[in-house]
Amino acid sequence: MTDKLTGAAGRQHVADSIRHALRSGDLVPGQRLVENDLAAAYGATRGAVREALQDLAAEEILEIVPRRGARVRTVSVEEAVQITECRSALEQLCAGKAATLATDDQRAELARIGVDMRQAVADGAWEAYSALNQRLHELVIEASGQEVARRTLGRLNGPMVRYQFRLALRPGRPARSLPQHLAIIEAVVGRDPEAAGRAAAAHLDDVIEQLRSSAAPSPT
Amino acid sequence: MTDKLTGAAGRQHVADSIRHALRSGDLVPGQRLVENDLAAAYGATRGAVREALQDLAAEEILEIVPRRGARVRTVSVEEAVQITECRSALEQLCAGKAATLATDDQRAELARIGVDMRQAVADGAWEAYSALNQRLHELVIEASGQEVARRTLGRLNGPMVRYQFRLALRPGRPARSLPQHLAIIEAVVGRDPEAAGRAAAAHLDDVIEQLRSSAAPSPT
DNA sequence: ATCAACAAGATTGTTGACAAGATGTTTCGC
DNA sequence: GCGAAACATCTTGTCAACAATCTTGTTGAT
Repeated sequence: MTDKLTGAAGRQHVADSIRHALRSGDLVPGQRLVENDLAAAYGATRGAVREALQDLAAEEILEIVPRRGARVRTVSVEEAVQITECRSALEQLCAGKAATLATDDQRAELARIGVDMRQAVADGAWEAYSALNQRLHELVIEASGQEVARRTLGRLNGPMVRYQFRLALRPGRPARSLPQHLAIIEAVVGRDPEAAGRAAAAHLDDVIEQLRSSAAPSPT
Repeated sequence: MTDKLTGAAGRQHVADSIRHALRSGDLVPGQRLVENDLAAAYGATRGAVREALQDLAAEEILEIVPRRGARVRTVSVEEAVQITECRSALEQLCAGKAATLATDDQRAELARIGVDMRQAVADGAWEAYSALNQRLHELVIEASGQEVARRTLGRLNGPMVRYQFRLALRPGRPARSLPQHLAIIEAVVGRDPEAAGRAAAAHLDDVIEQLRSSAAPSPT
């Protein structure tokens, strides 16, 4: 076995491991995280675990209450809606800028993603569609050159993993979001900032609607 | 002398003290922060100082490089522009929601702020105008009920203190921003979400223009 | 059976000392 | 005098033990 991870390395490792555990459902909201257990599980020192927990709390993924440890934060539907409203505002900005600033390579990749998305929906390849979806959003943000927005959106997405999961596997969801995604691509590739912003906003407004109609946040 | 501050209390105190020192110019960008000095200066333990530095680094106010300590981060004009673009997107959202959701009390306070602002500009009372400006933005965000946007905007403002300072005392700036502020107030009080969003965006677009025309970020 | 008080164990918070690395200074060869 | 190596000093990072607090389980009285 390798030595115990310490400092920056351990900190990063533990934080990533917890994020991953969250995504894969190994950790559920409300669950308590004990420093010693995490240290043993991930082969890090308690100090490293402590710093990692602070980082995750700053991202609002965890909630740490003094003397009582860290818990996985639960995100209400209302908060998920607010997060998505903010994402909408920022992605609208990015889409508009991307329409003006994207390089030819980026426009080409966007077009390719559009083609692949159509195919994925036709084939019922849900995981592939989800990956393309994520890449699309990333690419639009990257093409906008808005580094601050990129970081901010990254922060906002942290606590949302749970909902992304729930929404993605709603029946008929891909068929519904496909035209919205294609509209974003078309506007950005076609150098129409106004339309790009509108398309991005329309897409996320639809996500908000879906969130609102999803009754309870968690059946567990 | 009281005892050394430790844990959450010291952490908060040190972070606030550093923020204040930044605003008042006691700390300049690029300046190195030594943990022991801070601990002595603010009467806290080194542990508390350490945690405070982590917090400020998470807010992107400081930059901490391993084994070499923490420095005050310098914000380029380009980054300041990007931050303001993000603020624009989010405040647009908040202004629109505030126009619909503000309580009568909040609308009354907004109207009062408008009156006071006119007066302050007429009197040349710059500090008063600056305080009203800040209160106006706070109030719009509060009235929108968008807690996530509120936190996010707070984060974005962190690294901007320096530029707010530089912009506020440009000659003729208040006279220029006054009508923009009044337009926001009028739209929110008059329950016109569209106009409120447009007014907020227009105001911040003007701030961006001012930022761009402000040549070098720092004469030091 | 219910509840309060208490004790035992578990968990987080804090401290002080030391290790590791960076920075600045002196000294030495040329 | 100039540059480079050796040295001294300062600063941050790490750790292990201890202290403070919370949680859980038990007991005993009503």
